[in-house]
Amino acid sequence: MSLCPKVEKAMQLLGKRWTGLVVKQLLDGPQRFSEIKAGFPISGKLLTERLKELEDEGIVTRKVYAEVPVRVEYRLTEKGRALQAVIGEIEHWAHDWMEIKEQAQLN
Amino acid sequence: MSLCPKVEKAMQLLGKRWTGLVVKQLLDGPQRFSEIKAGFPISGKLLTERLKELEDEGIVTRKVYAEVPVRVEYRLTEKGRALQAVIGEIEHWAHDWMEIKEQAQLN
DNA sequence: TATATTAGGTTACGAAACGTAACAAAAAAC
DNA sequence: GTTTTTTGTTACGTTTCGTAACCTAATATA
Repeated sequence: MSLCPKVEKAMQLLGKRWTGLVVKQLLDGPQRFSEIKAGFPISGKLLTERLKELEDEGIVTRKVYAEVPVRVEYRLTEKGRALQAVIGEIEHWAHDWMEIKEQAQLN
Repeated sequence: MSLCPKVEKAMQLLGKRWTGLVVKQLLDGPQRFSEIKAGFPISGKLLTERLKELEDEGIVTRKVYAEVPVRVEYRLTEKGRALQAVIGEIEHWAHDWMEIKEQAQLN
């Protein structure tokens, strides 16, 4: 049985650096560029690129407020919010199975 | 609220090219190197690398059969099988929301 | 007029990840 | 000794990524 192209495309999208975290961050509600950026150590260049990809996929919408200085808000579409189930399962699995090495292990 | 390190690590792992597909493939049962490789267009070099990372994380085990020629079988651990829920949700979301552009669009 | 301020990018450039293709190991068959 | 087969490994060129400098636009300040 060969791999479903929809699934392959989804894997290809989520299998990109930072994409999952950007979506997870936006699940907490609409946020501006600088707020997303503050959530984890992504570079501005890559965040721009990832948001553009997510916008092209119909997962995120971009809204510009012509204030001074400009404010740009990103929010999930219905398609984007549907990813909550995926992110939720990743969090669930991580809490059950992931181990983190402490920065100062004794003995 | 800051990002849970376990979740961040999980995202970092699954947010690598091919990792999700390798796990998905192994959910169908133990498979040898060449079988996994045939499932999608990953290079041998990267498949070696990804399998080593998954082994280091305790998600996959590697078993060598000293036959001629050698046979190497990879299988998911309990931690790896627990990713079934994540992969399942990705497949679910993909079927509900992903659009695939046809190779020859009429109009 | 000129300069400063600020968010959200964009660009140039070096570093890391990736893809391709040639090669290596090992053991048995010929 | 040569061939065959699977599972890698290495060399090398391409793409992606990270860092830091720069740009834009509107307003405030000097």
